[in-house]
Amino acid sequence: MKTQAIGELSRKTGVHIETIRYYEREGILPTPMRSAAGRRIYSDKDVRRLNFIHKCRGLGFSLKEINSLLSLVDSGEFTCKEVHELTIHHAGQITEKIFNLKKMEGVLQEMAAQCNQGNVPKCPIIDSLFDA
Amino acid sequence: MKTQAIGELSRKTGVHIETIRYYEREGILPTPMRSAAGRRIYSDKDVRRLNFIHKCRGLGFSLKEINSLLSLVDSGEFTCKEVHELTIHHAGQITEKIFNLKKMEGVLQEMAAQCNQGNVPKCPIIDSLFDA
DNA sequence: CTTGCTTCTGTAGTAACTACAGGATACATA
DNA sequence: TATGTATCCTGTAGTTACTACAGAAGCAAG
Repeated sequence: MKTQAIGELSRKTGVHIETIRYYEREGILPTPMRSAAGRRIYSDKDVRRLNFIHKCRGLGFSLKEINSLLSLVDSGEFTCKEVHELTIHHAGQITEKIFNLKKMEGVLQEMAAQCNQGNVPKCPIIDSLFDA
Repeated sequence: MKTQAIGELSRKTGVHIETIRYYEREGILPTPMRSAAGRRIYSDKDVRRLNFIHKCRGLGFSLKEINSLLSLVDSGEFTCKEVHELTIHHAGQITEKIFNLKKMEGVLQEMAAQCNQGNVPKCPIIDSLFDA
């Protein structure tokens, strides 16, 4: 399938139609081609871009940060130094997020294991996690 | 230090004073003790809880989801089965987040490495990442 | 006792959606 | 070809999760 309407883009990505139009207004998605009757037409490139945006949002990045990540992709007007700095900055953020999620994952799995043995666990999340 | 005012809690956690009061209104933080003059007094338990909430927000969890995570900690009114189900659900979410972040991390590190060699990288994020 | 900092309540503004309303368009089928 | 239903359009208003003030009161040091 080559092109698609907004509804199919929404179905493929799990992003609401209204949100897609909102992203367009905000300049995060490019203004798409229109059909003769004025309907938005999207390509598979848009599907990939929107998937990327959607997952980033779910990972706690702001639209501003996502724009900055996407700028790495969109443009050749960046110097290598700028790309490098942005990349390192984002990579640092990401490493920290992974670290925190792994901590949570470990605690939750431990709790689930305790439950399997029939004990209501004395939940250790707050006491063992995120003290600073 | 045993107890503290809202300003110190804010400094320790990096959460704005207004946001702390907002969390109290929304029932995510318990209503704290008050001084004779009516000022909020917090304990180190509150520091830990707020740190947890703050990090969760940064990882893309909604306040509703955080409440559900905290319910694992707060209450003895849950059956083992309920705790287990909630735990498994959240652990699944977390594993997926880690998976996506690791993908991003890999791509960004590759880009940074290319930059180090003096090439502006033909950024592969969208093409290699998040196709579904 | 005054000067400066912190806290209080309350309201209003912002970011990122989300949910209609009211109307046009597309498309399958009788 | 008529018609019903699904999809799309623009525009506006509501929601979530903050964020920023205004104006008053408390507290701590000199």
